[in-house]
Amino acid sequence: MPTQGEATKRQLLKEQREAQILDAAARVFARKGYQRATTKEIASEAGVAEGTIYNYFDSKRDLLIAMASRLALDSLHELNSLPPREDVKAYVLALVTNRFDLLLKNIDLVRALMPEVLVDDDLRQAYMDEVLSPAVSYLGEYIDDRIQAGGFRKVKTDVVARTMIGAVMSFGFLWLQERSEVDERSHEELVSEVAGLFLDGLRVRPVEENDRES
Amino acid sequence: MPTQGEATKRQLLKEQREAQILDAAARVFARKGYQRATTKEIASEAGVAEGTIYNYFDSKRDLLIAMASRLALDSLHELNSLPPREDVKAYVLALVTNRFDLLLKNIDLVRALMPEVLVDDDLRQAYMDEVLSPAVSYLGEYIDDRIQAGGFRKVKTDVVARTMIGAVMSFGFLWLQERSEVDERSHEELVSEVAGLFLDGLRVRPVEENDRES
Amino acid sequence: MPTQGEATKRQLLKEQREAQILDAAARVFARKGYQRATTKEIASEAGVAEGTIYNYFDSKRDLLIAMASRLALDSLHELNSLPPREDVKAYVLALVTNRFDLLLKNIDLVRALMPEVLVDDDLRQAYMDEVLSPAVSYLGEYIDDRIQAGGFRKVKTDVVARTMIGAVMSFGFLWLQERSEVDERSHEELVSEVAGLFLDGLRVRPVEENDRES
Amino acid sequence: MPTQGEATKRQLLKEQREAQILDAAARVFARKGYQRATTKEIASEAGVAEGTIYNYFDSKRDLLIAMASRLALDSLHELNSLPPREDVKAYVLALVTNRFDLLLKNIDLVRALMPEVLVDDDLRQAYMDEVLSPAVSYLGEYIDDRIQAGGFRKVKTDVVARTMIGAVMSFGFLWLQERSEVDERSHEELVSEVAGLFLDGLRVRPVEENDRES
DNA sequence: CATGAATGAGACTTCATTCAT
DNA sequence: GATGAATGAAGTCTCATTCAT
Repeated sequence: MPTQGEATKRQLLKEQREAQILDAAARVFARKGYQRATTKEIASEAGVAEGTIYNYFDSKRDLLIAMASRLALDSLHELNSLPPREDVKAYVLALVTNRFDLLLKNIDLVRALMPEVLVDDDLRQAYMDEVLSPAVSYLGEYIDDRIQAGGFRKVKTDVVARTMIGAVMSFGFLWLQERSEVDERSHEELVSEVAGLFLDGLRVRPVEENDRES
Repeated sequence: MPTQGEATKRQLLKEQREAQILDAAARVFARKGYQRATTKEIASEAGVAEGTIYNYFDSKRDLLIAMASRLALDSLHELNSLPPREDVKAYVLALVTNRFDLLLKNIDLVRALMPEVLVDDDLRQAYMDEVLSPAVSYLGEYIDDRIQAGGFRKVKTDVVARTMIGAVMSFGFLWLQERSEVDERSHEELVSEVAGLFLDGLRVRPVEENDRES
Repeated sequence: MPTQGEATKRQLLKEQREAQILDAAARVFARKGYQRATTKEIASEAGVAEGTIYNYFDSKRDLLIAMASRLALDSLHELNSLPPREDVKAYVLALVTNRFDLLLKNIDLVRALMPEVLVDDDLRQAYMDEVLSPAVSYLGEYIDDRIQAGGFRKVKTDVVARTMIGAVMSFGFLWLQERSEVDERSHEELVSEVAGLFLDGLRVRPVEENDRES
Repeated sequence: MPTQGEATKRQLLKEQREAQILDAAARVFARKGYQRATTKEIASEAGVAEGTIYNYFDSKRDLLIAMASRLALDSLHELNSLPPREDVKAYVLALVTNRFDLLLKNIDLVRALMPEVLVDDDLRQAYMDEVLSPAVSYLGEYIDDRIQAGGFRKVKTDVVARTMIGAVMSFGFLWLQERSEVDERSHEELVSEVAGLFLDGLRVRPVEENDRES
């Protein structure tokens, strides 16, 4: 009869194993894409036998689902670490930085998930519901806030939120090729430039402010 | 011995067949994704035998490459149909509309290509070189133009160009799910809203224009 | 464009191939049982590649289904070749012989099917509906006939029909072990003995005929 | 050092465990068939860990062998509970009832064993030697007895014995499908009908009794 | 040129058995 | 003795590509 301590230890080992396999899968998926990745390679990368994978996950596909959940959790977690919203400029900068960091930190996961998200209906729905929508909502609420406080123009909140997030994400796409290209300096510059675009747009002094907003 | 006329006719037939197969492949890839699409289904969709595909293309993969070229050509062709650049607001509006239209018109192609572009190095390189970079260059040049003409703030041209294109493209991602959701009215609103964001940003009258641009 | 003759030839080839694969499968199933038989071995026995099997059958299981249909057809076909029913003794002899022959001729098929029929609900249903029930009906009708003609006692037709068929089939079970044991002489003796049992039973002169049939 | 009492208790526990596992295996085999049954499911059904099975049995196959022995024992045991042989009619009725009851009582075991018996040489040999042959011998001896006492016609004892047993067993096959169908009344009717067939055959008064038995 | 049957490598998954705890 | 995680061989099935007709 196992003592409670032993049970806990065993539970811990199981969780470690699960993470070990999931990490390996993420790396292999990132290298090869989901379809081209083989369970054999994942097993070898994780240092376990092929059959062991199936003691922790129901199928190859299940590995992908588990990854999406991980990303969703991390995305929310990161949003909650943002600074207070008083200083608009600082806040938008932090926001952009935040999303860039999330992207960079999870670039392997993203690389693994994106292709399948594009092709698989269930997975896309899950991604939209659990990752994209919460982020759009969060950003949308902030923009609304600022509009009512008089700091932002009366834009269509949801469209703008989506545009901003999309803009940031599209850099992830760029980084898929050569991450090395993105060094520290350019990364900060990038963030400030993108934040600047969102805050002030391209135009010098939009004189006829009132002619917009039908 | 075939006359020149016959040779031309034969050439024409060949091109028709090629297009017929490529169209079928695009539809199947869009439905199933590249990996899950089978040559059997493509053949059936094209109304030819499986072997016939291999008289026109070297491999399944070759079909994908041919599609990327098609998209590249169309992308450039569309850019060339833009109106003159005098009116900044109208022009940016046209630009955004232009990219949106390209995306919508080729949504099947995009859906087929994106996943593989994310995973396949050669294909990604081709896509970047032939589709993305030309578009970024084109937009970058225009922004440079306007900066020198004093209409735009001194932004980092390439970063901003890429951000704008990425923002537009990310809507394609959204449309992968339910295109029906995007009706005419909202589509125009969308374009104007996105164009507005790029031109004027979020902030109400950035009074201290000179405090930016470190 | 294939001529009609070519189309027919091709069709013929396809049917030959199908039979070739099915025969091979029957032999392997008979040797190993369905579960232990591998598609690899079936392919090798049929002299084709493993994949070829799947050009003709949807699954390994489909091979079994096809076999059951074959047996059903053959069973009916054999019943139709029975002699006229006038001479009761000759007829029952022919009947028993007929079923024995069917069994012997298809002993491989039976050996392949029986185990799965015992275990698989769908297959069992199919076997009952298409092989057993028709045979029971056929025999039952004959017995009814004879009862009304006054030649047979008033037995419960269905029970007796099933008992007779079961008795015959159970010899198949015996033959699964060593068919060699069953030589010509003993086979004929067997048939006449079994037929005799069914016709006259074990008892010497059942004097009190009327005390049965409650 | 364990005392003798402890050793006995230990022995008892061991046998209980063994039976517990064997019962579970019988149930699972009956549900799924031997091949499709998994040791995991057997363990779960028995309420032990998978590895524990291997402390009591050498292999999954060993479970099956143990079951065959059980059935053999039960078969003999049942035969020994038959009434005295004076009244022929009553005795044959009892005999048929006896075999039917054995079959019904062990229907799960039979369902588990039959498929494998058909396919596995060793198991079939064991089944024939330990279950079938003893029953055939027993019945054969009785028939011989009656023939010499003048009550039965001079039939070929072994053939008839086998036919009778086979006829009864074939009903087991029928019951594999829906046991519910077989209620008490029909069961008794069945027994009497089958016994009647064996005793008196189909024919009304076989007048020319002496023309048989060449 | 068109056809489509044949190929066979390789994918995912299952599961009886072992063994360290 | 009991446990159950790990193993890895083996199985079924898919599908891009070839080639004889």
